Amino acid sequence: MADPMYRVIAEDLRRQIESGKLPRGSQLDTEIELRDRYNASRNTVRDAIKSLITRGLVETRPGQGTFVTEQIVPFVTTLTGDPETASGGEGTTYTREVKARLRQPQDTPPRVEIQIASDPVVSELQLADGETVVIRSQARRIDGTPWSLQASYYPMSFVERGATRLIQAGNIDEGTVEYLRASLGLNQAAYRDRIIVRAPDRDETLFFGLPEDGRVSVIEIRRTAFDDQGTPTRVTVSAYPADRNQFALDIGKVPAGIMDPSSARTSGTDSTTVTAAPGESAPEPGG
Amino acid sequence: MADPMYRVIAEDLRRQIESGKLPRGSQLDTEIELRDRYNASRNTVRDAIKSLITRGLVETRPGQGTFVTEQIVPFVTTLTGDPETASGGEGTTYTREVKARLRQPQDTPPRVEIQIASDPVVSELQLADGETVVIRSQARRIDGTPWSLQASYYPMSFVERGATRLIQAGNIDEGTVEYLRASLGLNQAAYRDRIIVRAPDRDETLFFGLPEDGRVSVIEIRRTAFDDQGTPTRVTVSAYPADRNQFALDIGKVPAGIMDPSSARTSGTDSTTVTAAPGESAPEPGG
DNA sequence: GGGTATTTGTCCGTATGTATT
DNA sequence: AAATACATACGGACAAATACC
Repeated sequence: MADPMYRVIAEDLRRQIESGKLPRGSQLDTEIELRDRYNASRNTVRDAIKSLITRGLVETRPGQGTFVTEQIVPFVTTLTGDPETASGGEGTTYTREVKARLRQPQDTPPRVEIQIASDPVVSELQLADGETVVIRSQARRIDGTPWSLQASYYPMSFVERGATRLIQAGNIDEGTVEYLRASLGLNQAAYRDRIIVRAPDRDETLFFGLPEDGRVSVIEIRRTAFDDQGTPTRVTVSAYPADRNQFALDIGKVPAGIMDPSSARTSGTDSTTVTAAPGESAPEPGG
Repeated sequence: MADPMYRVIAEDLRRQIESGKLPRGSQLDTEIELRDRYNASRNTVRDAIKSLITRGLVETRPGQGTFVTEQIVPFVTTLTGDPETASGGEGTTYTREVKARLRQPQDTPPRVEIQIASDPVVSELQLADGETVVIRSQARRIDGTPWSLQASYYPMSFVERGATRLIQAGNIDEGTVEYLRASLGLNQAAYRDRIIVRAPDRDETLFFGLPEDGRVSVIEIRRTAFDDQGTPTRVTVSAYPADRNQFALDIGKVPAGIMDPSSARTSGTDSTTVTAAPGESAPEPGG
């Protein structure tokens, strides 16, 4: 009897879901019915449901009911090829890969903003105080599902030195990495990724359709790219909802055939591997 | 007026915390006092506090009160050096690095279990049905703070072929990667990491001291190591609480001097960089 | 060690708002 | 417009953990 009631209820429902008694996509009893069934109060039932939401097992839809989440096939983003690929900067691979999995990538054309470099995000660009940055942001979906929000920061000096297309809204078809090489002779020689898990902000909650109370985390990947002089050229911040994304990392010669059977817990990744950089790639004009 | 009351309260408290009006480590007013201050009910105040917990801003201690979380200095684990390091398999670097930051690593000596390979985790080891695996698990702390839980899976055949120390509980001082090379001639030539964010299970909640309702996620890193034949030799699963861990990834020649000023959001990482593999390394006999 | 006050955790019942059908 | 179902909010009660005397 040590366990509180809401957890007992949550465990019972979890077992029913995992045993298949409550199939994916099916509707749970209403909170009122569950209250009667478990002889608990509606609030207690709701606490149980909240914990199931946290675990990604159910979702609630106001006015409709509570539903077992559809089998989520997480998108797996591979953060590495090898350094070659990174410096080769072939950002478009991601779009190709997504399509190869019979999934339809859709990206909003980048929005462009110009800001004074005060944001601590861009301190990594090593700009002097008061310098300006170009911010190119876009939202990505796969098969209509919101997948990531991304913003890339470039020094405004790039534009002044000739990379004028950076401040044009819309896609740069060959990819910004390639464009910066062609226009400024900048080679992306290396990058550093930082992986952080945090609660979503309001924009993210809205775009990804996450629960309001921040229960589902987002994974933030912050990529700082360097040219062959070791000078930082770009910071890209991407946010991915944790309930439908995974990441992979290959070091050394990893055998290719491994079709990741993947995690028990996350329920059988079908593995939409995306060999892409979160660096701003060159998405084809989104669907 | 669109915002619900609990979020208004949460926002107000958040501002007070981030402005420094409520310093790190300080105690908030009790729920009763907050209820009076905001003219709300205690439950509504509690909802606000829950959302602050999710964002890592406060923690509650039963019988004591609600406290602004101490500045968390996230541990930053670097998932790569280059392939060389990986195959060199110098797992002990992690302990050295932690110490270099004036932090005290403490690891429990590995516990050893032997199981039938049914767990889907080990399907990646490509074992036949019914084969057995050796599981070596340990818990890690830094400066007394629970840092990670780790379990490594090896085929039992390694033991039969001569790597008998695998089934001895306790540390393998030179590291298991080195030990397997010395005893079996196995070179760790590559590995693949899988990064997954999920809610903690009961054990993790307990060990890491996370809130009971799974509000704070754990980051699971699942490393499959391969020898130079491309055969999987090990699967290591590590769980890190997301509120005090970050990960880094260096691809190409990343300039060394960059002392990651890091994220605005996560509040000034002092960056305890750990160049270690989550692969079972050779921790010195824990404190 | 024991007892008491304080504070958070769990649970209840109810009322009203809002989204969906 | 009406019914249904989840979301928010209230107020009260008792349990459990902690601190202090």
